[in-house]
Amino acid sequence: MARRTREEALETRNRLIDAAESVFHGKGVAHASLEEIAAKARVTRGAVYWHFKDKAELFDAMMQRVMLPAEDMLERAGGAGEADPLELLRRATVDVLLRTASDKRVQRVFEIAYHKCEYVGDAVGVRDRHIASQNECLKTIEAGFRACVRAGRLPATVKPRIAAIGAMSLVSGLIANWVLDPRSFSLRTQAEPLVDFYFRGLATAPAPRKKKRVPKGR
Amino acid sequence: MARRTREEALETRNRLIDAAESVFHGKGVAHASLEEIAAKARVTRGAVYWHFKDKAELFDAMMQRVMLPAEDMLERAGGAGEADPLELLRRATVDVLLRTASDKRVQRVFEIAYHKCEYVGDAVGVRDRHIASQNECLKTIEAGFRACVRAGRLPATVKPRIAAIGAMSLVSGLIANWVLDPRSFSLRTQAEPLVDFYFRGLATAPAPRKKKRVPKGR
DNA sequence: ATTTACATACAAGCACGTATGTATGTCAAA
DNA sequence: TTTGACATACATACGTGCTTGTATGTAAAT
Repeated sequence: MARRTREEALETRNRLIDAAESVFHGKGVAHASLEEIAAKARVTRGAVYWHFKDKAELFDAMMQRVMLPAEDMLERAGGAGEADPLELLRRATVDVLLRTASDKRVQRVFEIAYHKCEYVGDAVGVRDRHIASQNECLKTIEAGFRACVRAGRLPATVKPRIAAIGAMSLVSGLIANWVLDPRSFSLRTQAEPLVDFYFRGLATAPAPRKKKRVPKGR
Repeated sequence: MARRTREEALETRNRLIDAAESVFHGKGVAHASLEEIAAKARVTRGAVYWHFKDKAELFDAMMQRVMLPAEDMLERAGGAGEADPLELLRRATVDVLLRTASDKRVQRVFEIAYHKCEYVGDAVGVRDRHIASQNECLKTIEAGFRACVRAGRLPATVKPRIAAIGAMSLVSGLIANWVLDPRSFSLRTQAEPLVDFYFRGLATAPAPRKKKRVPKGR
């Protein structure tokens, strides 16, 4: 077939990513053939190899398309520095979950990333990028918690790093479990209470650390 | 080669599972060849197909070998019904994490299950079993929380189902993130504080829901 | 004698990467 | 404005390795 204009090429690229999403979701990344992806995008493998070096790069492009907005969300949450920093963080955390609950594309990509993809071999670059972007994200959250401690909004005994790791793990765990079986609970309505459990626990951490506090009457 | 005695056969079977663990960990489940697994167990593919129907069944056997002890732990935690039910649950939750932190085999298998395996296609049975066993586990935790509410150990506003989902998500999220990069934090020393954040949040949930409780001095 | 616990041999099918073809956009020079 | 050269955006074709499942062989255990 003939050569396409630049914007047509971009559209082809997007169709390829769409198709990849679909096929990855259906067969898993490893068992997805570039042939099937190309066919679903109404092109041949030639187009795939033109736009992407290999399957890993295609996967990367798919991830970036949905992850960039999420990372921006967090960045902005850290940036707007006037309001209550704890409420800011809490809000951003809940928002990530709510976005997942409402956006079908985000759901599919998370399902692929968490349950239909092997971070190994030629995808080791993908894994490293995953770790890196996660560390980035973690740093942001950690900075947020650190600000909370400084502002006296959290007890000084709360270690920002650990608190951030817990928050991220809770969120990723919730997402992973929910996309595995969305009927198991309503992410939309329960996201906030669930996040609140954790954040409330942070706020009520034992202050001096000398005597063990038993929260209420025992 | 000659036929082996029954116990020798069992040993062969175990060696195959060991080898599968190793190769799955190295190449991911999808890209692991039965040939390599067999070779690592010092047998041929014939032995693999004798002991297991296919790769999925081998994977299943590997999972069961490490998961059964964990499920027992939870069951027993629910059974010993005299002590404080909340502390019981908290303890069991922490223990799952500590066991992960200390047992290399558990770590490897979790890493495979979370990051090196695609739950699709022929492994769909595996996925269903995963969901089922997780639901089982969830039911146990939920029952525990329900007992806590009945015992007045948790506010009545805490929905046992949701609380259980959060606990499981936090635990699986922590494990998934930790095995991805064990140097990112010490699971051994931070498991308890992290779990406590969540459990303390449960205990301090707003009781009547009318006025917001701030547990202690602020 | 029969079953067990494997080894060996065989056939077949992807799926991948690369090499090459090709018609059309693009853009500078005339 | 037209033209010609080059780059672009794919399609097609080819070779090849790797893995899988099954069928069959076989020697020892039972």
